[in-house]
Amino acid sequence: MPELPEVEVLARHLRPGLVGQTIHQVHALRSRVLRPSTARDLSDLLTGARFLSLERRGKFLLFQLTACSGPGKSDQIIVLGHLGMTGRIYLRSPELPLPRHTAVHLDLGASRMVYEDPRGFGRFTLDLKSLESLGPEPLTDEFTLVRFQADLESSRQPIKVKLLDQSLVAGVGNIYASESLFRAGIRPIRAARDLSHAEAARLHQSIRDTLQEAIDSGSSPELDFATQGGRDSLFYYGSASATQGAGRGGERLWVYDRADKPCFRCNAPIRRIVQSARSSYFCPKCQKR
DNA sequence: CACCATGTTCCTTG
DNA sequence: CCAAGGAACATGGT
Repeated sequence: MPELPEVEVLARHLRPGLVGQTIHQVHALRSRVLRPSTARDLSDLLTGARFLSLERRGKFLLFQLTACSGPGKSDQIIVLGHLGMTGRIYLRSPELPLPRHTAVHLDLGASRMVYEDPRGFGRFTLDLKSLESLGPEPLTDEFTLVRFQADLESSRQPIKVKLLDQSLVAGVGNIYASESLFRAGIRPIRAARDLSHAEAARLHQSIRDTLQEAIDSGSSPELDFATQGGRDSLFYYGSASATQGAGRGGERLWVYDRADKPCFRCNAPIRRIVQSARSSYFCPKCQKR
């Protein structure tokens, strides 16, 4: 599920059902996702704790809790969540069976928070170190053009690869990197430092627009994060409820995963290339250079 | 069987 | 110390 827009929509979705809830019991079934915390750490700190808030930072979720550690005393706890490639989090009835790859689940009394993750690349941990190296939040004014340009100027990497660097800007992943470059009309193979100031400015804006639109289109329909079985058709392989864009017939993405299919803007076949062992997609006509 | 997959971290190499 | 590249992690879909 996981790039910034999906995590943002998930946070909004979970917040009402989570804030104010007390954790009765912690079940950490897959210790890998806890690293470097342990099941004991989690259980000791979280049992009896109450959710205060849920925030997002880049692709991370920050679960803020208070533990009542004695009379008049209360400790602030932050659990850092990350969905990796295949993680999902949702609230559901404790009556329902747990999915095969449940990594962690929390007993909240009337409901249960489930974190499932088949590949186990995600995180549910007390260790906040990962946040330290995160760059600016793209949808706030923390994400300045000046810093963005300076960071691009000091990099020889292809711009598509650089966009995946979470210290440049937090939350852009493989899908929205390609989408942002399409919107800005820039080829993924260009060296970051070779972009003109005008191109960097266009890209800076297109990142913001691309992410914001994805959030908006993910927020409008009634979401069902707990759907079992099939994949999350929610964002990436947009359902019928997606934005009806100009000739896009309900699809949300302009280029990602559309190799050899006609560009929605100019009809030229979309190309797929591999950069740093990951797929990039672009339109050779709309992204001349 | 082969290849591909929304991500991060760790280890090398220069 | 830094930038960059690649492997590793683990499972499922096509």
